[in-house]
Amino acid sequence: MATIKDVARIAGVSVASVSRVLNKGPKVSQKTIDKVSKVMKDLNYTPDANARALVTQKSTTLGVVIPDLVDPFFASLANGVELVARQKNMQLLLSTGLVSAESEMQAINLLIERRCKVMVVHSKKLSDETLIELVNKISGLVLIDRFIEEIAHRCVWLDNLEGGKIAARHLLALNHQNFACISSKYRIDDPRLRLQGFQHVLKSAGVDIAPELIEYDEPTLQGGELATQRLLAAGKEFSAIFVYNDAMAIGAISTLEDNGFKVPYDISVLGFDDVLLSRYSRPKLSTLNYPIEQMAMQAANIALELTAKDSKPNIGMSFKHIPRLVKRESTSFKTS
Amino acid sequence: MATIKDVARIAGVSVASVSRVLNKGPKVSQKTIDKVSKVMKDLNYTPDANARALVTQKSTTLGVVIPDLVDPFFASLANGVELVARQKNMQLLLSTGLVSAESEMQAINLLIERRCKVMVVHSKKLSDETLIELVNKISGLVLIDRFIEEIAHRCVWLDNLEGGKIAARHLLALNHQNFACISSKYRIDDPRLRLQGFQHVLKSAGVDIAPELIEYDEPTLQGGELATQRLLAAGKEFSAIFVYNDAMAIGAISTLEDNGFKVPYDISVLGFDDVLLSRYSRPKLSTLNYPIEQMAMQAANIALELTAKDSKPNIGMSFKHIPRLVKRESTSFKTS
DNA sequence: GCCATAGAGGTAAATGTTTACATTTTTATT
DNA sequence: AATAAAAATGTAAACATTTACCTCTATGGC
Repeated sequence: MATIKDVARIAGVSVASVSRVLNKGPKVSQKTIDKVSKVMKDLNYTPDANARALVTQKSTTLGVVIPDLVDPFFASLANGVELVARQKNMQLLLSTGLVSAESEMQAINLLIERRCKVMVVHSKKLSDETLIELVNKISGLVLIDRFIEEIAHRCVWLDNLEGGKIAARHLLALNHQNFACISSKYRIDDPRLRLQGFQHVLKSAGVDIAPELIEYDEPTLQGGELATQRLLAAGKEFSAIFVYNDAMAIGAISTLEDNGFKVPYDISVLGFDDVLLSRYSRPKLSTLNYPIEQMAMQAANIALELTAKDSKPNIGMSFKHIPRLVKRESTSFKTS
Repeated sequence: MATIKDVARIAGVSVASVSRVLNKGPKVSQKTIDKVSKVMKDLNYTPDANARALVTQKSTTLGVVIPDLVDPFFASLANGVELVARQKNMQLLLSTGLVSAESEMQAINLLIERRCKVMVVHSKKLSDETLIELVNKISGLVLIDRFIEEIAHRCVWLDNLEGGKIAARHLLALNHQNFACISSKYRIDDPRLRLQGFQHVLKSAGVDIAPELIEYDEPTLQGGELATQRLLAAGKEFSAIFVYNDAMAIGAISTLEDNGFKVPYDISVLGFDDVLLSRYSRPKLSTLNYPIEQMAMQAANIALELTAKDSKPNIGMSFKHIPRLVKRESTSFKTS
């Protein structure tokens, strides 16, 4: 592979000159530019990004840490970061495979080894303390989908509690009185807060949910189906279900229809996330929009700003997002 | 950031020794290992991957070139590559944003600048000649979803023609006689070959499709809806539709049901790709499985092998995949 | 006790760039 | 024509590593 020295030698100039034309630096004559450009093309010269990164101590890499790419939610996240990466002429370096605190840490370390300065991290397993330490050590690290009070200005997150409240208000406004809930069996903040917000508003309205009408399962299509079967087996009446996410909601609808219930005429179903799926389901799913792509773009931009030299510390700022109700076909006014 | 020199100085050894413990090289005493390891931990030392790559002339990066990440199909592709990357302790470098031949070329160039030796490239816009040239220049480049005779041993592809044939045989076996087709309006090989294979088998069976029962549109949900509306407007009878992809197929089902047709009782609909969506739709979509994740893994492994020093040239090999029929609920026997 | 040998560790060159600084060339001013 | 200023170019150090080669020390066989 041709190096800058080869180009310099053949063009009959110094490496400095070549470097200058490469970087469109100042003080190069048009004659040199032409001469060097030609040789570069002839030799098929491509500058070595590693050497560049080494000497300039800058990185053109934007790191993303997510569990995987198959989940469309995380794919959208990555896509949001990639969008700003492209805009800034940087590249995406992806670290995935997060199953434990150790693997999350390892994913971040990989980025550090690459001297990646800007990173958007989705971590559910690392502890608050570890994350705080990390954020203080790495100036361009921004957390997404997580809120830690002490480093609030470095967190881009969704208000799940408020999401639950919005869901409850929507269903109450549709005249529903008897509710069921399907939540995720995993003990992380998201399902807990969504349910908490939901129940809080219900309680204020004088309604509450029978414990046997709250079911937990895997946050997948199957999980939704199974949870709904148990809900129906409980034998208690309900006219609306608030479901943890869209995949489970679609599973729920499937089971309900198989059992002779029409959605939304007999039972309303409300999802969460607004993934692509929800627009393709029949009936089209009413859900709460989780603007993950925009959030990812914001996170990437914040991370980028933090690493800019004249960055003002944005302490005190908050990057909370509120989910937006998307009324489609799976929820309707209770008439009977 | 602490460097290897800092570690050496503080541990009271030479940089060579530090490097040796870092790389678990030979000729280091346990005493030195312990001493150096402690200092590394104390200083929070992380080796610089750029410097390493520079001096060793090796890369631990696996490059992927795809149009975007939002499309679940490409996300699966990326995920397949990422799976083997993790297995080999390498990282994913993603280049996206392919809208033109130039941007595809640029994406590949970015990987070359990083001295990425192993790459899986999905290109639809670059010409055969350019790709052949590229493949010959970069020993670790493998093409996915594209077949070019001259470099067949570097192509991992799906037999779209055969896919169309399988679709036709399936629908014929279900006793259908009157067919409609919905294809993509984009003039690339995939839709053309699928349709060609489909028509070929039909013709052999003595059936053919009226020209007004072949519609073209955007390969999306909306495209499928619009195409189906035009199909119905044509006024000709048909009992089965072969659709270019799953998104369009789901759009087609949606329009059919809105017009009072029951799928599959009145009309069977067969999709292509077997994306996540197809399992979530109602009725569940019958489709042809495109094993993109496995194909991506194979492509990555081939690319990896090509760059191994003792690699035998695999000229003469072929990496063709045949789509597999996945019979779900949207196709059924024609009774009436 | 001598010498060959192996094991441990050090020295310094090399990797491909950028860039501060020094030097040379060109241009403008008088 | 001389000189100052500006522009163009070159020189060499620096970036963080790896590794071939060299030196030193300890060990053991005789």
